[in-house]
Amino acid sequence: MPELPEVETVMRGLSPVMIGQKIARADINRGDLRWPLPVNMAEGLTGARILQLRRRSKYILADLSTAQTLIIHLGMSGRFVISGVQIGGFHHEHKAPKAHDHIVLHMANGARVTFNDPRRFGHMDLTPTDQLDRHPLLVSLGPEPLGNAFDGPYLIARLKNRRSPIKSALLDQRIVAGLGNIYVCEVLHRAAISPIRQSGNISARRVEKIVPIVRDVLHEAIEAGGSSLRDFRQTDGALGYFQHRFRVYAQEGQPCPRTDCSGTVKRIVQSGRSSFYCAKCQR
DNA sequence: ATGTGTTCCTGTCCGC
DNA sequence: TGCGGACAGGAACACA
Repeated sequence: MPELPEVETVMRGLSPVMIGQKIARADINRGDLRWPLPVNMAEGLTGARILQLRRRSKYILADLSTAQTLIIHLGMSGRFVISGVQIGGFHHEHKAPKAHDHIVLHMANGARVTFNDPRRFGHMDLTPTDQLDRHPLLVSLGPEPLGNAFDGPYLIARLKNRRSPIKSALLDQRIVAGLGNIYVCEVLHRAAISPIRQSGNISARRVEKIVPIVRDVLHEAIEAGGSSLRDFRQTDGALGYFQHRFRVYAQEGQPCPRTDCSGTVKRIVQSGRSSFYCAKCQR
């Protein structure tokens, strides 16, 4: 489900009820997510205070007072729901447990943070904060697309001599960390680059242009609260609305939104995943 | 070393 | 209405 903008949105939603708060109790209803959760996770969370929430790529990181960090990945269908607290003047009541409520964090202030994940591609792990960078899930991640390390020269160097399609390269979390299928499609349309172009064949000039486009698309999507397709919700249940701004993603058969283009958005499959693009203006 | 295909799992939607 | 198949925001893993 979630790419960087959705994860950022979820993290921002969790922040007011979690940062500075103590976890009074953690209920693990199902420990077999993508991998088995650490057997001592409930004990590791109970009594810990959350010092800070951060995002790295599509991971939410919760630094705890116990010198450990809770690593959270939402997978495709992972979702957090907050209850028992005032949000924006509206009180969110505790609700009856729903199917796939795998983890429930009971905060000391009475708030409840529920992790629901039907497909169970999500995951959590607990690791010492000072060893976080060496964690297997994080160690190979490329730079943050909104950070300074992601710039023209970097991307040019990483795409040079690559034979994979540009679509796959931008989805590769080792090259840049946080993009997913939606935003790569959107970026390539704005950059007027075909998803099937070989990465190493694109001129440095054009590769350089990708960088600010990535930043723009991500900033716009974060500002819109992410994209709600099917089941993505913010932590208070609100929908994101960037999906209304999609130019090509899930727009198969629609006219190309570029004003000076008369093409039609089409869908192809690359590495088993849909790519949406306009074959007329994306070259 | 790189590149691609498979796999994990559940839910929804579409055509017959 | 029911049933089968395609497809879904991710990414580790196995294998050419």
